[in-house]
Amino acid sequence: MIRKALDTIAIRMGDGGAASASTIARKHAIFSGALKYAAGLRPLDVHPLSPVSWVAPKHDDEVDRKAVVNPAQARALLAAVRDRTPELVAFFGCMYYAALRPEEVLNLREDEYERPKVEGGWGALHLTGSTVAVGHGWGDEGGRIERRGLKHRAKSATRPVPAPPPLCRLLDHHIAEYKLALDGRLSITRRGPGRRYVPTLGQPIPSNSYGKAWRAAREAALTPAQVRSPLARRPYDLRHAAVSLRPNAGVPATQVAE
DNA sequence: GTCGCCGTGGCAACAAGGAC
DNA sequence: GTCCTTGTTGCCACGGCGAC
Repeated sequence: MIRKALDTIAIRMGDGGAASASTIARKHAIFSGALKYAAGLRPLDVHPLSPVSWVAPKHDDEVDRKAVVNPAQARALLAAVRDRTPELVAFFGCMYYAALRPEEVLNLREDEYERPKVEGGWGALHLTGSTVAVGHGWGDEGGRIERRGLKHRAKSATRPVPAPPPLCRLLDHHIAEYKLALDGRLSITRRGPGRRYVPTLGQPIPSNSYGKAWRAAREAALTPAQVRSPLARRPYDLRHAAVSLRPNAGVPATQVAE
């Protein structure tokens, strides 16, 4: 039965095809954890997986180089976003210019943005947490959103991130142009029925909303061959581009990691 | 002390259907 | 038309542990 279960987690539920190595590994971990919990409660005498030989499939952890945009391509994509969904250009700009994760951009507040000391200079973002969509009933106060600390950091930890001049210009324009959430968050839904501005307490932009805007920008800014390629297929690839650009420009790897 | 493997925890993306 | 909700799949990163 255990072997049948292990075989089952190796296939996709949708089409019966082979699941990716990472998915198999993750499901195996969940399965193992559930059985360990059952063994701890004593319905099971031993952990049923322990006597079964199983080799995790190999998977690589490398970013696909073909997904990484160069600076000119990144600028073209941001310009395409600005033309279609101008309220989202600062959102994507934070990912490219400051290498933020989407959930960090969704949590970014105006008071966490340190403006440049001089005109055209560098500013800084002082990140304090992330905003994650966890599903209705599982979020804060029974909502669908949960506010968490920064990934892989203590709940109260903060992370300073340099904000280059192009990003500061995007943020300055965004703050001047759009209403913010009541707590000062910058990235909230702005389009209700009939494209009217909908004042809200500041619901974060759903992933499929900014995903749709990103696909439209790719169609506009890239060639048909590039659109079919992995190049900047996901917004998160902007973060890969940001982190790749810095070592190429001579910034030490340890500083980039920090 | 270093390195690689592995388990683990968590996030990102996307499609589809429904609500407004 | 836009956003919300849910389910599924893939990606990211850290830490423990053993081999060397």
